[in-house]
Parts: sequence; C-alpha cells; structure tokens
Amino acid sequence: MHVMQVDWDDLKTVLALVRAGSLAGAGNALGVNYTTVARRIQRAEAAIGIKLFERLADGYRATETGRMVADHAAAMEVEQDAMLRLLQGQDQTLSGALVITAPQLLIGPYLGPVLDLFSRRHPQVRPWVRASNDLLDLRRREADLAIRISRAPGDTLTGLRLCAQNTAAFASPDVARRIADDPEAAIDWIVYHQTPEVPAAALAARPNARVRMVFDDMVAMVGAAQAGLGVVRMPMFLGRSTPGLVQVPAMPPQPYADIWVVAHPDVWPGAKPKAFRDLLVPHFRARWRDFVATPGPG
Amino acid sequence: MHVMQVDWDDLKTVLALVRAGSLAGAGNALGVNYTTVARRIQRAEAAIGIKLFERLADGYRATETGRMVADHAAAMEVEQDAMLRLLQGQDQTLSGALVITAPQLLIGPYLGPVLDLFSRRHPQVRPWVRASNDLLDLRRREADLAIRISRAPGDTLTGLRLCAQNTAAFASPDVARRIADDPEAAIDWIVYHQTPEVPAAALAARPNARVRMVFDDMVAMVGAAQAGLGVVRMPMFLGRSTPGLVQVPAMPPQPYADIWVVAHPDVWPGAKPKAFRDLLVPHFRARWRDFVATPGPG
DNA sequence: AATGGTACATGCAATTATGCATGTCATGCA
DNA sequence: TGCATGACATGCATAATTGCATGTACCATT
Repeated sequence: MHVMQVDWDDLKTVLALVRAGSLAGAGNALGVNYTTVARRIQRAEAAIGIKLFERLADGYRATETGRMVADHAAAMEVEQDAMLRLLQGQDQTLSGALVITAPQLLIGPYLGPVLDLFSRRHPQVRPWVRASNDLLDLRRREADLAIRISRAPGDTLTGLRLCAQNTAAFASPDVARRIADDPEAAIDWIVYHQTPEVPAAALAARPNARVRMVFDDMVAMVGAAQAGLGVVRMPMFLGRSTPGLVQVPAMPPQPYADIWVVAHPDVWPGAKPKAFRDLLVPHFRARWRDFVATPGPG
Repeated sequence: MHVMQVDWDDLKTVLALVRAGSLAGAGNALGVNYTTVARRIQRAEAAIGIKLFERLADGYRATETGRMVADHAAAMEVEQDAMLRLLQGQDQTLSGALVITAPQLLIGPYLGPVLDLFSRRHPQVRPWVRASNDLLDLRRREADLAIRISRAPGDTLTGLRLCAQNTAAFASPDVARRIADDPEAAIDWIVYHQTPEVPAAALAARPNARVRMVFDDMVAMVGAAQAGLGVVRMPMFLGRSTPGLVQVPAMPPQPYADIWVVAHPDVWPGAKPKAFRDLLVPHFRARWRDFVATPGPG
C-alpha cells in the first residue's frame, strides 16, 4: 500500500457530488456520465480508505469526512477559478466562448441585436447566453459578463453603467379601456412575490386598488398582464417592447435601479469581454429613452 | 469550442514540470512515465490555448503563464496537503504507509531496532524511511514523522524531546595513538563545510591544530576519520557506534542540540505515528547515556 | 395494487490514457 | 572527431477509464 494519493479530479468529483446530492446531478455539473461519477467516488474512497458518502435510496449523502474533503476541494476550486480568471483577462484572442448572463426579459429586445452584431463582427467567438434573474457568481466563473439591474456594480466587480430606468404601470388594452372609462373603478394589481403589496405610488394615484394575484416569475407575470388579468408594474423598456401591453395611468412612472454591465476585475480586460462591451454600451446609450419616462436628459 | 476547463491533474503535472525542469524529473515526482507528462502538458496547453513551456534542448522552461498556472496549482497542492494531513490525523487504522525521516547516521544504530520492533508489532504498517539530513517539509507531507536534531520542535510542529546529546572528538586508533604519544603534535581536523574552522573548544584544549580537510557529507566524513585522515567532531552516539573510531582528547565533549521526534499537528494524533512513537520514545529514553559525555543525569 | 419516475449497481463495448520501443537532437568530454 | 549521456518526439500495443444498456430498488401518485 502506497502513500495516500488522490487524483485531484476525483476530489473535484467529490465536491460536485456533495453539492448535487445525486450521481446524475454531479455528472451534469461535471459533463460526464453518472456512472463515471460513481466510479470516481469509489476510486477516491479506495484511495483514502474511508467512506465519503452514504448510499441512500434517494441519492448519496456525504459523511463528515466527505464534507471535509469537499471543503478542501472547494478551496482548490477557488484557486482554479482565480487562475482561469487571470487567463481570461490576459486572453487577447477573439475566438472561443464568451459567457454572458442577463435577465431573461432583457435579452430578447436589447441583447438580441447586440449578440447578432457581435456574432457577425467576431464570428470566431461563441456567445453562450445564460438567461437568469439570479445573480450568477462571477468569482466562480459562472459567467464572464453580466448585465444586471442594480444601483452599483458590486463591491468586488468592475462595471459600466448602461442607462437609468423607470418602472410604470402596464396592462392589456381591455384593462386599459376599463380604467380609462371609469376613474373610480377598482384596480386589480398583479404583483411580484418579493414585494406582494400594491405599490405605494399606485395607492397615491388610484386608492381603490387591490392585489389580485402574486407571481414568482416575471415572464409569467408579463403573460398574465397580456391575458388581461390585471395591471403590472414593470420596467418601461419591458412594457413598451411587449406586444399587447400599453401603459396605464394606475401609477406614475417611478425611479428604478440602473442597468449595468459588470465583470470580475481579472476578466474585465480580456479581448472578448471588451469587444462585446464595445458594441453593447453604444447600443444602450443610443436607446436610453426606451428605459425612462420622459425624453429629457436622464 | 467550450468554456475553458482544465483537468486538475493536468495542473498538478504543470506544477511538477515547473519544479523539475524536465519531463523525466516531473514523471519521477508524479510516479508516471515521462511521455505521460509530455501528453498532459500538451493537453493543458490545448485546453488553455497558451503555451506554458518553451521546449529547450536541456528541458522544458516555463513561460510566464506557465509559472502563473504553477503558482495556482501550488496553492491547490497546499489544500490537498491540508486535507490529507487531517485524514492522516483521524486515521485510527494500523495499516498502510508511515513515512519517517531521520539523519542517515541516526538510522542504523538507533532507528533500525525500533523499525524492526515496530514492523513485528504492526505487520500491516509499511514504514517508509527517508534518510535525509535536510529538513523535509512536513506541511507538504514529505514525511509523517521526523527525527531531528534541534533545540526545539519548530514553531509549527508538535514534538517530543527524545534525549540530550554532546559532541566529542573521534579518530582512528592510529591517529589516536599519535595524539597520545606526542602531546605537542599538531592535530589535523576534518571539519564540516557549514563550520569550516577548528572548533573553538578544540583550540583551547590543543592549540597546535589545523583544518586539514573540509567535507560536505557527514557519511563521507566519518569514512575519512575511519581511514585515519584526521580528527572529526561528531555526536557521541555516532563516534561510539562506529567501528574503527575511538574518542580522542583533542577536544572535551561539548553541548549539542537535542534529539526530537516531530510531526505536523494534524498528523500527530494518527494511530500509526502514535504507535511508532510508543516504541521510539522508550527506546531512546533507555539509551540516553549513549548520547552524552557522562553517565550522570542529563 | 399498479404505474411512472428517479436513483444506483453492474457487465460489456468503446474510447482514452499510458507505457514501451525507437529514433532524433544537443551537449560535454576524451 | 567520436562517443556517451540526457532530453524530447512519435508510433504502436496495452491498460485503464468511460459510456451505454440492462436490471433492481425505492418512493410518490393514481
């Protein structure tokens, strides 16, 4: 029996399985077959001489030793990510993948044209778009560039402000007509689960209002508005660019967080992220009026 | 082309090659064939898209990027070593390898019997002895236990003092006879390269003395003394246990650093290191007189 | 009780990685 | 100049790893 040695990729596999809880989940994360995950775990356990996981009916559960091993593997992953970020930041080629994340509803009308232009300008670069309303972890390289709605780029990220924005009230034409015909009619609001009340600014404008439905998904919420189920407060770019919605006077336009493009400082100088920003920033700067209530200076 | 992914074992291979400077050296360190090292380096360079090494006639030389990658891989290795130390410290089995390092000349007469007993007591444990006068890096797991000559265990290590010791002057019987026959005769010293002068205590006892030869290897130096080339200051246990050497009055016995057994704190509690200490400590405690000048309390 | 879905275990075939053998090149020494 | 040594490159055979297919088990739902 030799001195204890574990393949580093087996440690990575242990980490993936601790995180995922199942062979299939870990295999997806690693890009290998789930039977490969099972065999690597067996190999790691043989090398270490201790069980790292209990095999349960509904998946693998890490033992205390398994969690300890995963903690160290996570620290190794931090080093790998730091290295890869530096490599990306130094990468002056315009070929290979560029991972961009943005909220789903911002991609179609605004990122779409930029991606189209970018792809024509730089055919060797493959944009990989990760639509997500969650903030992906740029330190862990879940994306290279992120378009975010926030008030600042974030303490650890480098960013550029794309434009300011407002929210306003939008509804289907039928709902809009009913509101216009009867200024005293009750307003049915469809609200987002994170702020499940009638907006304060809306109550000031039209007090006779109630929350009719609460949604936890913005796409579905927009669909509900299109279907005439009520009034939705949404960013003005979204209301204006969604067919079947019109702005209604249920709430005056409100200030909202800005739109930013951000990246990890290590990645920011890379040629690919820079090339994408070179097209993105002018595109947004040319269309800032779409995002705010008045066509004056923002 | 996918998002950049590098096998972690390939990163480990990059680190080994930066350290070794040649494919063969790296292969030795990793326990794989040198052609495997070459292919893993090619694989890593393909995955990253940048050359990590220049191929020179006398080996591989890391580029700046190669060194950066190796730095991160070294940090990953620190994590691996911390994990493995914890695993070893928690290991309550008495099977598998135990790596012990000690100065060459201490092994034969003193560790040999302990190793013999230990191996009989615990046949499932395989001692792996690394004879070295250099201090191996216990944090990097170059050894599990170290027998060292020093004044303290070291800031980051856990240790037990085995015994005190003195040095004295030893020579061949012929040289000893010449010294005894003529108290005014010049003394030829053979000295160690780190302190290449006649010992001050020797000059006080016999001022007519000179450095005849300087050695950088203790084993060779002992051999030179046996061959009658001069007087050597050495630990008393060594002089006493080496055939063909006798103590000579060229220098009174001098205080010298103690002998310790040390380990990394994470590894110290493990069953194997503890079992070895359980035999080692009594063995030395029973023979402390071998190491000092007088048979009184040390 | 039956069914569908999810998860894991295992044997076999395919793919990938590795080691060996051979050849080439550069360098230092006699 | 010739030889020995050390280093790397490459093709081929072998060994190891991986993915696929099949089977079993468990749980939730109907």
